[in-house]
Amino acid sequence: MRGEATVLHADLDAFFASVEQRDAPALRGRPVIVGGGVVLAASYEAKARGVRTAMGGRQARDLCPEAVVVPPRMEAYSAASKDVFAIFRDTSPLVEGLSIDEAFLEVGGLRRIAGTPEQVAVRLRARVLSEVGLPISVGVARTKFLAKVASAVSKPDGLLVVEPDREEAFLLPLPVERLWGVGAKTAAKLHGLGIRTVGELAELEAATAERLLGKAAGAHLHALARLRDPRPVEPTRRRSSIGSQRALGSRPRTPAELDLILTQLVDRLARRLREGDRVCRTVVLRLRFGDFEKATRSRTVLSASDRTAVLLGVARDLLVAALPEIEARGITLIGISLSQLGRAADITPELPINWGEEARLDTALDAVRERFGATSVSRATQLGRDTGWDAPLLPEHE
DNA sequence: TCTGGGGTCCTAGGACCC
DNA sequence: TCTGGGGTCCTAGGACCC
Repeated sequence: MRGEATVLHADLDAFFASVEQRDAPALRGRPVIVGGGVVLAASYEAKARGVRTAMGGRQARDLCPEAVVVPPRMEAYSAASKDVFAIFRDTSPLVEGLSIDEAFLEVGGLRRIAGTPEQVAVRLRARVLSEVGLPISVGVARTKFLAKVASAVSKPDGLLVVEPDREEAFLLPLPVERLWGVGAKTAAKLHGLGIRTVGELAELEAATAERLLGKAAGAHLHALARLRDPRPVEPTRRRSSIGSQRALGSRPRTPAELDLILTQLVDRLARRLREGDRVCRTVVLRLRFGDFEKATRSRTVLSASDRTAVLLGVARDLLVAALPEIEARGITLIGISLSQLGRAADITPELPINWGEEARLDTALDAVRERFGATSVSRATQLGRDTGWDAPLLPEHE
C-alpha cells in the first residue's frame, strides 16, 4: 500500500515573462525575453526558438531576433508572487514555498471540504488565472519529488496527476536530467556509465550510486529513482541565508569603489534582516575574479546582529584581507551573504559577549599572539567561548 | 555561450572538546 | 605520556535550482 497522491506542486509558467505579457497586451503571443546581459526568463514563444534561462543575451537575440527584450521589474514579480501565494494559502494551510514562483501544497486533509486533490488542483489553476492573470502548471502525486516532476512534464499551462499505481510507468523512462538535483555535472557522470534514464539509475546498487556521486547525493538520487521520497511538505521552513551581489564588468575598480558597493550591499541586507526580525552570525564575502573563478571569504562571530554598522565592519575586514588578491586578479563580481540566521527575539541581551566586545577581545588576542607566538592561543571565537568575558585574557601560564 | 541575482544542501579539513 | 573515538564548529569550495 503506497498511500495516495495528495501533494501538489504548483509552478508558474515562464513567470517573469508571463507577468510582462499580462501587463503589456502588445507582448502577448510574441517572443519575450526578460533581462539584457543574461536571459532571466523567456516566454514560451521565445523558448520555442531555443532561448533558455541563463543564456547570454547575445546568443538569445541571435536565436530569436524578433524577440522583445524587456528589463526586469522585480517589484512587479514580487507583487504577483504575493498574490499567487495568497491563493495557495487560501487553498491549503500546508504550503511550502520553494522559490518566488513555486510551492508545494499538501491537500490530503481537504477531501471533505474541497474534494479530491485533482479537483483542488483544477480550481487552483483557474483561480490563479482569473484572479492574478497568470498561467500555472500543477503536478499531483504521492511525494514532493514526483509532484515536481509531474508539474514540469505538464508544462506549459498543464495539470498532471500521477496515480500511485502509475509511478513506475511515469518516472522510469524519463531521462536522468529530470531528477531534481541532477545537473550538468551529475548527468555527465551518469552518462559515462551508460546511464541515461531514471530506470537505469534505479537498477544500480545504492552503494554504487554513492561511490559515483558522493554519499548524500548518491543515496538521495538513488532513492528518488526508486520512488522513495519521505520528505513531508513543511510549511514552517524559514530562510537560512540571504544575500545580495553585484556584477561589475571587467574594468578595474578602486578599493574605494568596492567599499562603496559593499556598503550598499550590506545596508540592503541589514535592512532586510531587521524587516524580518532576523539576525545573523556569519558574513560571507563573495568574489568573482577577472578570469571568472569564484571564491568566498567568511567570518562567524559569537553574537548575532542585525546592525548595519556591525555587519559592515565584518564585511570590510573580509574585503581588506582580499584586496591584494583582487588587485592581482581583477574583480568582476562582489557579493555578501548573511547566514546562520536566527530570530531577533531569541537574542538575549545579557549574552556574555557581544560584537563590540569581541572586537576588543580580538585586539587583546593579537597582543597575546605577538607575545607567545601563534601556537599559544586558539582561534578567537574558541578562546572567547571558553574564557568567558570575565576571565583573564592571558593563558594560564602567564 | 563572454556569462544575473537569489537561494539550498553537501563535503572536507582543521581545531577543539570530552 | 601517548593514543583513540566521537562529536561540534568554522572555513572554503562545489553542485544544483529557479
